Amino acid sequence: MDFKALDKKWNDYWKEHKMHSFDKSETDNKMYVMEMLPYPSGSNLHLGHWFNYGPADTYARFKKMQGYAVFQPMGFDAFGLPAENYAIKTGIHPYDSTMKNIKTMERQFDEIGAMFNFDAEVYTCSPDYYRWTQWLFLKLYEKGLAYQKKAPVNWCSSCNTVIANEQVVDGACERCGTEVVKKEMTQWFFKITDYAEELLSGLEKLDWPEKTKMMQKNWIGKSTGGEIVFACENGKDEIRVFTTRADTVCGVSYVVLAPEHPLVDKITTAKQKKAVDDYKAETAKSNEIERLSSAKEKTGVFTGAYCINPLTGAKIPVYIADYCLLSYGTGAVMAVPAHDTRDYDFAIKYKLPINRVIVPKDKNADDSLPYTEHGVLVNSGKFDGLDTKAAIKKILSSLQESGKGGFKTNYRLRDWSVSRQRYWGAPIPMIHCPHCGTVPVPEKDLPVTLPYDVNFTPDGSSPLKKCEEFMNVTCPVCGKPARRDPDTLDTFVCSSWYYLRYPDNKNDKAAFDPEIINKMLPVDKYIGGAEHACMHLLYSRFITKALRDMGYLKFDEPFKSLVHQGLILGPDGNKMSKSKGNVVNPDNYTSRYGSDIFRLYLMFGFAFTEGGPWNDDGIKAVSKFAERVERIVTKYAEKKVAPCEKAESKDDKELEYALNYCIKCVTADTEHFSFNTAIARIMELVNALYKYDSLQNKNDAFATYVTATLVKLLAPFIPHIAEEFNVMLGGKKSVFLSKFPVCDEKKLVKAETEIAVQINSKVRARIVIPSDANDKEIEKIALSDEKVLAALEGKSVKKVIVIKGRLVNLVV
RNA sequence: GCGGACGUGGCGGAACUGGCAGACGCGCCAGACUUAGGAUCUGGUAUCUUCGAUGUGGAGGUUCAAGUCCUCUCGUCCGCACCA
Repeated sequence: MDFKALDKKWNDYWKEHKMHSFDKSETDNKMYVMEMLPYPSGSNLHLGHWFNYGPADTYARFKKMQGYAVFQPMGFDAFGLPAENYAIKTGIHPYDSTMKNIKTMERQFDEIGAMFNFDAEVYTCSPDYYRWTQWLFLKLYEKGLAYQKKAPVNWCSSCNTVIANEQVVDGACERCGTEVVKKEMTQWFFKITDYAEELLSGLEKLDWPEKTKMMQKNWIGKSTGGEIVFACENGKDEIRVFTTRADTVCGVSYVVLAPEHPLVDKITTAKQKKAVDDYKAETAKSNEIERLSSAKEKTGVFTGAYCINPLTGAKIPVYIADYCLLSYGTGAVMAVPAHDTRDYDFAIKYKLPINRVIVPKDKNADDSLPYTEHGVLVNSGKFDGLDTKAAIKKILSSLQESGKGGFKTNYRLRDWSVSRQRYWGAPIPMIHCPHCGTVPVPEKDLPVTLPYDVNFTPDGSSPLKKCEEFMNVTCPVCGKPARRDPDTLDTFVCSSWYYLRYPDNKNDKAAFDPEIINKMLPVDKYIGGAEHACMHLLYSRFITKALRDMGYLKFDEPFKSLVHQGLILGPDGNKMSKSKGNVVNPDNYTSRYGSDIFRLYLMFGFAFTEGGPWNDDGIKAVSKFAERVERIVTKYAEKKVAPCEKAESKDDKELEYALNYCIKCVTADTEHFSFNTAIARIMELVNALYKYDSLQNKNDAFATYVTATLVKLLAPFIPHIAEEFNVMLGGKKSVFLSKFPVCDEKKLVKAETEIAVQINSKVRARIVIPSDANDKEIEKIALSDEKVLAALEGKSVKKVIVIKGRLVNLVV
């Protein structure tokens, strides 16, 4: 049979019979299966798309056959830099190239043969979508969760735009690899930090990969400690520091401010001014990568100013040093060289006193400096003798009483910067009025349409600024001339809420109808790459919680259960890339074997969550397997015997057992995305069926029944082929309208079981026992076995361990 | 530096709460059917000095029993990285 030819035939059938649409009356029984939506890049669907969408669709089809009303939508994350960069290179407008790519990819999605519900499709670049992205911005603004501030931001000089912290990888732009520089700019931010605690605590109840949860946890970076106030000697200013080791406060030798700290200029003495300014200039010049390198020698400069240790009253010099970061904590550190490696290095270099205040609890422990472990306080006045934990509590509460500090929790997470100085994105719906200041665009005026004719050649400022028709607007408050915000939104804003739009994608009155959304959400199974752990997956959680607090949503988390597919590497073990020339094109295989065989191979040849280097050794084998199934299906189809599920003979019963065991395993394995083992179990069933088929006394009616059941088991894995097999066997309607086989546990109970007999944990014999035998009986059978008796000769059994259904261990 | 994951035949990869290591498949070997076989079917295939011993990166440990748990160690991958 030409498997390839089946692709179109059954795709057409499914479309004609609207097999993939969702019946809205079935929300009680819904199963929202969603894959991360693709970016419409120019080329064909690549292997990564197939590996994500093929197996995920198998899961969706499996769920459909189990009786769920499956909602599996698809869309396009269509705004973004690549289209714009492509436009700059070729002159083709991003809108035109994007729409063309979308059409191509939509066609290609047909090839996968996935049950995508295209009625629910969204394009994030279409005005009827980004209108609501802008609405979301306005809502966040209303709630004080979107705000503007002038701050040092990450600037990519190649992309000519600001990027978020999450998009900076090793000091370089996540997208193009260009080194990121800090630039002081006025930008819009989303206050994701308001949700730091809930984003952290909410992780616990999520059915997500542990690794991903850990990454978010580390990214949020909660650290509990305290804030301590060091009053400046000038009597006016004060330096607040964050510390997790308040117990070491009596050992502070100096205080460090980040060079950019606003207090620096205020407190620096005339004598030190030049040195401080020089150092600041140098720091500003040095790039992020150098500065963040912990291997770098510690440097810094004395400001000439002193502050007072709130606990001891000691006079303490104030330094600036680039190892202190403005962006973390308060941008100031109390330095305790005796108990911190960095402070120690610095103190040695600048000959500052090193005051030990902690000694190890265990007298034999290594107590050399710097001693960074917890311990017992010394040289700390009334706190001497307390251990670290108790001392932190006592010292912070005592500081709290005197108003010089207190308990404080700090998060590493920073607010999400969303302004982009690029063209191809959703315009920020804000207006800057010379009289009224920053004014939101009224909701009724949405969308703020992205103009088509814009000169988007990058020059470091927002392209929209050059478009006068866009920029000039009347202020909605005072009616006088005003200017629009020229920036566009980070595309991650667009993708942070798309799952809310799918189920109600045609709504032109609202982003979504809460009544529908609260029934359809959360997403039951979300499948996509792990690279989004601290970006899309974190942003979406934040947006969901924010909308919940505004009263729109009744759930706390958007994605109840998450699975990451692994990465398929090039045959050389490297990440596929055009420059390495190791890109594998799925078309080479689909054109030869058809879509199902390719999908089946992807699922059988790789562990779904692992991926691995590409290797097509097995694809022929998988194709042969399908042909093997075809032969047996053909055979029993031609016999035209009515199927009968009654197993009579011993051989029937054996096949029946194999069938039910297979059903049980395939059900469980598919449920947790272990497709390779599920397929292995089906192969075993096929082998068992062939064996049965070769018997003299086989029962054709029973074999026909098993064959038909086999086709149902295979349906989610090879949907087009299974439809054809189903027809061959006399099926009148789509196989996906039939129920996925259910294991009959009773059929898995065998009268007899073979178990192993171990002597001193070494297998010495196998015995057959009645399945319902108790421990005593099993022991008796084991001890009467010839082989066992032979091996036991001259030894006495000291202990007998019986493990139900598995083995007996005789300890001699 | 910190955190996490992983390490199993010639290869891809199995092994549920500790319970017969190597499922399934590739490759290889043999047989059958064939004019033929790169088709199909059947059987075999961890290693070894083939009696029964050894085997899950290495070294210890816990246990009647360890791929699985603990300690140390080597290697690979990933995440974070002067986080105070």
